[in-house]
Amino acid sequence: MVLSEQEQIRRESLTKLRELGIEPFPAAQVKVTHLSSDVHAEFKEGAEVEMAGRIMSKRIMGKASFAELMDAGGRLQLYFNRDEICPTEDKTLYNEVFKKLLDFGDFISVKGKQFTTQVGEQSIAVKEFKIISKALRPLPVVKTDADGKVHDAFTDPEGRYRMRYVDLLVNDKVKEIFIKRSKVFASMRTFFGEQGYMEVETPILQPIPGGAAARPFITHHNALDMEQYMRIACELYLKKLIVGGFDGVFEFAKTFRNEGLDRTHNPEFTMMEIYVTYKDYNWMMDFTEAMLKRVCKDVLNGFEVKAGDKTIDFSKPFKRVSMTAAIKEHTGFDIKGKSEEELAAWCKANGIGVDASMGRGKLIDEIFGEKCEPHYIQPTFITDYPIEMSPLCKVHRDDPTLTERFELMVNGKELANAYSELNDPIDQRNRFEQQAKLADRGDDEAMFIDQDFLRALEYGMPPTSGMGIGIDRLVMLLTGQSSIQEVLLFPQMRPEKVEKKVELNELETQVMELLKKENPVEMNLIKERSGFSNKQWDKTIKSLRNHSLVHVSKVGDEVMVDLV
RNA sequence: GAUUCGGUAGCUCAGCUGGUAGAGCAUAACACUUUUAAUGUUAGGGUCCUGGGUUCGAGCCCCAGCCGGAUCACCA
Repeated sequence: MVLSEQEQIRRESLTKLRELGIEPFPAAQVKVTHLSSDVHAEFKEGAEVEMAGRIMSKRIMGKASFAELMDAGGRLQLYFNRDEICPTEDKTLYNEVFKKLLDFGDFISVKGKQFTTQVGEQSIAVKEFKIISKALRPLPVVKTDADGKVHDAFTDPEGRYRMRYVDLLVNDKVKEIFIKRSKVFASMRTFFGEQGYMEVETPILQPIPGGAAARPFITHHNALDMEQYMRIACELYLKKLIVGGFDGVFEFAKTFRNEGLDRTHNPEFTMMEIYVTYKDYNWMMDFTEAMLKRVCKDVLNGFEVKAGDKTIDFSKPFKRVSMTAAIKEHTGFDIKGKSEEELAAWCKANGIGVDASMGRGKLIDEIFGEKCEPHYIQPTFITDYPIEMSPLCKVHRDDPTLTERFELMVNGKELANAYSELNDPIDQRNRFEQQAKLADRGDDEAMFIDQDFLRALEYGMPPTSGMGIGIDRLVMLLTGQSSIQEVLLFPQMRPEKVEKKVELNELETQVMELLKKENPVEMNLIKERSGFSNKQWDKTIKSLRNHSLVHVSKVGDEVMVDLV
């Protein structure tokens, strides 16, 4: 492994510390009485504190120094005075350990007193300090000036996503996103808990990937010698629990779909699904609205969210528009009673691409997606979807071509999806069979028939409404992020290149063979013997030097090559 | 998958028509007892993403590839 200059120096510091009898990775637990946030919140001049954290900067001014300590509560300034740290004649702890061997990124524990500096900054006057863990790699140095402007920020997206630990350390705002994400979960859990609904876990490895239309990841179970699928939804399992007698169940479900990656898609993402008995989709609209208002209050302590140049307001009642009305409003076209042919003709006339495989439902969905969806910036429930699009949803009570389904649109995108759940087992079987026909026609996303789910329905499922919400998208919205990678701690990335092998390539091997015969040798001579082009020679000899296999030196006018 | 932009020091980024690789911060050394993007002086640090090619000569031009970003397409 080739170490950079700074890494080598840090390893040397490690050795020097041990030579001084200081273990840089001590085992004992560390007493912490205050976080930096505690000190800032309830500052008390002269009060004793014991703290621990990472050194994020040092400003040395001879016999006194300032350093910045970062802990879970934020950052706090430390003041080190040589004669306070080293009351005796031996000043090693300050002069060597603090000034030289303590690096940016190291963890220390400190004992000291709160005080205010001349410039008025709340600080800790350190009496004792101890190195409790050493950082062998230098962190990116990010500085914030007096105006709060950040300099030399660690911004490279690839580096930030691959090394989120570094990103979190040096980019303070990144941490806030994930704190909010965590609060979203907490808020929803509390809200559901208050209604008496129960959190459950259902299988991630499934014999049949049901509940949605998506391409699954396939894996293999050795002991059972069978294919297993990573779940694409948890819908069917949750409904089986409703059959089993629970009144309300929900799951925060890591879900997997074997599809492309982009700004809004990651192969693994998080959905929350909830099912409540004796309710319909009208109730679920009220519930979803209340839930989101609660989440906004808990997470943002407010109801407004910025998305680009738009402001989304969650405080007002969410509008409810049927899909038919939405299309009529934005296109003037009334889809009610129109045949597949009429719809297709309208699409062609209005610049929407159609193909022969599209049925009535798909055509309507296209029209909505193209012409209407982007208009719904403020939270809006779009209701009553065509039946072909919703094989798990109950038929609309007033119109057999529609279903009792809604999607919640925010910022022109779908945020949540809900049904009055289909609980008629015979209807459900027919719908699955329709899907199977689609699959036969080559639709690789049509749903599988889950016989066990049908059996469960045959035992009887009460009227139930269910809702699913994409947590990642919700967090994006609440934190103003336009990329899903910014709200996932470890977004999917292609693997990094493995470190270059030390093996020699063909050209390098040839040169090594020549050198073994005659050593040392004049460079031009061996270059001639090799028969390499200038460039080949240059690359080869440089590479060998980098591997410390040969040594090149100038003796008088001759350049000599020497095996090391 | 397509288009496009990018990959140079630990970090952020420059780089001339193709002619010895640069800055700031970081690092090292010295000075400095209330600084805060601390300061002053000095020094070291490079696989210019990889592999080919053109050329007397490539960080720069050409070809192929790898990784990433953005946009588009696909995707309940």
